[in-house]
Amino acid sequence: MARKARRQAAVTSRDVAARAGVSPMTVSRTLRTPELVTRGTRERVESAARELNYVPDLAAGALSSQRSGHVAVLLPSLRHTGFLRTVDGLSDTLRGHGYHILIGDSYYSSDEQVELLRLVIGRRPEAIVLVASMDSPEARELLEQSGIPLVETWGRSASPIDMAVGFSQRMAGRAMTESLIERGYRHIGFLMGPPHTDLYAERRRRGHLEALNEHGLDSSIHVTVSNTPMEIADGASGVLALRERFPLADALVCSTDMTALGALSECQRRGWRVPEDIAIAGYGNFDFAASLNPSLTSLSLPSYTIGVRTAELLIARIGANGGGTPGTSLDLGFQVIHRGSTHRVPGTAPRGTERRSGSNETDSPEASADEEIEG
Amino acid sequence: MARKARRQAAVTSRDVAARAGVSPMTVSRTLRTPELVTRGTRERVESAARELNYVPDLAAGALSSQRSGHVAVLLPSLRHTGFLRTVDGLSDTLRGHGYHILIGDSYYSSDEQVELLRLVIGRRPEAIVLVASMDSPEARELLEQSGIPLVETWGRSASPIDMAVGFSQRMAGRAMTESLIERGYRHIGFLMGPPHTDLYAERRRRGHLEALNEHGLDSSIHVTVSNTPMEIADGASGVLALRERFPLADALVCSTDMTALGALSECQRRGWRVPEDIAIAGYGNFDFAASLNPSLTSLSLPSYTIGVRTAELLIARIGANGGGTPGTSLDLGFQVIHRGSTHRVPGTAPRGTERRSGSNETDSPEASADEEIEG
DNA sequence: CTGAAAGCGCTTACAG
DNA sequence: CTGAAAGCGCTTACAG
Repeated sequence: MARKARRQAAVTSRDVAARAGVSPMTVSRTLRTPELVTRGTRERVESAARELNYVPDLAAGALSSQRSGHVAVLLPSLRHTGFLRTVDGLSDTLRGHGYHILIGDSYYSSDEQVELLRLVIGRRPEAIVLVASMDSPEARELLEQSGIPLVETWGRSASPIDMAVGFSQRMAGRAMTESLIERGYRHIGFLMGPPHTDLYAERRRRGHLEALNEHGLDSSIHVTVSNTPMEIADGASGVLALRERFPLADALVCSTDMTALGALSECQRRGWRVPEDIAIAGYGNFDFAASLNPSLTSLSLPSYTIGVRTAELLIARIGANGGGTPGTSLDLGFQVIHRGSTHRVPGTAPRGTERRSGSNETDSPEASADEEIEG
Repeated sequence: MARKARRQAAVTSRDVAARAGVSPMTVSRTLRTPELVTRGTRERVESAARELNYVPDLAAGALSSQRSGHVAVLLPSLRHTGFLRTVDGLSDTLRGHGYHILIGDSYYSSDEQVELLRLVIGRRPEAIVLVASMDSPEARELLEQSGIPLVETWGRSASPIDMAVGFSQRMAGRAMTESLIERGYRHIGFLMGPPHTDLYAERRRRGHLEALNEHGLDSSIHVTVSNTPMEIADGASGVLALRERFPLADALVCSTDMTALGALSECQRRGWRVPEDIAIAGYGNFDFAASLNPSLTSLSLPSYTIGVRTAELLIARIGANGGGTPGTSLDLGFQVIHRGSTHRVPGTAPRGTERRSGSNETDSPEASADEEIEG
């Protein structure tokens, strides 16, 4: 018992067949298409399978049927709440159609992208979903060559390999800053990590600058902080740097709700009033945003919906109903949600800002009384 | 092009062999044990493989070698940060030994447990890691019958099926409350969801009650809130209910940092001082705990280490070095981290509380100046 | 150092 | 309604 437990061989369809007194293929048939088998046979096979705790070898099944029955989902990190919600949406929708998903995570460098991709393609998924595209040329070539249906989500790359579902980061950055301008803010800063580590944040910042430039406002208020591990603390040091270097700043857009939280806490510690002394906005509309004090203005993303729509596209494609044609690209929009942390002009009625061109489905349509939503 | 893209057949070792002018098995050999092949052959095979973008079919390989090369990790939900850190620890450690992991998620009901398990066992993993045990008897039987090496983590069940790595929830609950008692709190409440939805919280509450009883303190201060989706808001309503029903309460232990955050924000809104009017403690030592204002006292868990130690156990077992014997059970302990939200008696030197019997490794040993750590 | 044979555990036509 | 044959794409001994 304490010795090396010699790997006990798994029960096979042959074992079940022997016990039920039939051939292995009748076992397969009973389990897959019970309606094609006599009742007596079915019962014998089923009870034999149950007694032996038979679990069919999926690899063998996939090999002979040439259908793996799964969709691979690749994401750079499991740490990102929004990405996980997309996985939920995918999984929930795909499950109902008999597919299950296999998750491949943590690709940051190009090498890791290729390595992960080989592992994933080696399992012959019926489709691949990329959460945040892969930028390595080798990875892209591998994907194209594989001929596996593919959806790139979140990042709407300039040239999607196959299909794409997401929203525009640039428009998101622009919408947030425009709505701050509408509320009367004039010296709006942007806080983010090093541009190359977060391409999405960099795109948002570009939208932010567009908005400022169009209104002829100061676009030099920018704070870059070191990076990730201590994201929240970065928000604290970020707002300190802002107040020191740009005393005129009246608002700060943070690249995530995490850094916004850090900034908010630091303001409280210092006795700076939010939003009176400085307004603060985040991104991602994390769970805690509405519960903070003051509640945090943020950008709500269609995370879950991205998963659902992606799944629908894939089902159409794999099922070959003619849908999900290559080249399809969906823009699901986003929503700016104004809360206490940017409430400069109390009593001001919500006004529409320039809307995203695409759809505007989002995940959190239920806004409480003191929230203003802009799509 | 816009029509159904007929599934293009994948490149096989045969295709590569043909191109390189060798047999398929020489292709296999070149890729797996290049040192057993002449240099010329190797080069021809390698370039043929590269040119064709050959990615070996892992299912076929696993079938014939009877080694799948992967470890399955099952977790109830991807939402739980601590669980994900365990996955990281596992993945980081296993990777170096040539194994990769396959994640199976979202089991809540017994039915889902069995369903997921069949999917997982059907892939013939070389080991299974359960993050939070499965309580369904069918699931347990399936696991036992499969003969696959197994580690149950986090929840140290009374009778582990094979191996176990985790810590005692009961001792954790006890340690937190004892250290509050030492700090002078006398009317300590406990806030959690319905007991059956979070077994771990219920175990912690038991430890909490033990501590109170041993000190002859009031153990009736208890608040149960509805549940999950709105975890943070539950903290807000929870602290309101506490103040209303138990005006004497001077401290509140929340079952997660999320509800503690909600409670903290609500106190701010109401103008109740923390910790002077009411002390608040959480659980899990989430990223934001140290950054809140006041900073949040919490319990730090060995999440990442659980993954690492589990991986080590498995490698020993699978590799058959004689380690990782069945019955092995590791207790990795935890740490109470006191911060501002429970700082009743400033200047009091940290005092040792009853320590966990087992090891006391944790993930966040670096305490800043104003934190007091108790193991 | 390289290859022909056999087989891993299933499923897919095809007979009966 | 059920089964014998062949094969999915690899790898494992075993010859040469």
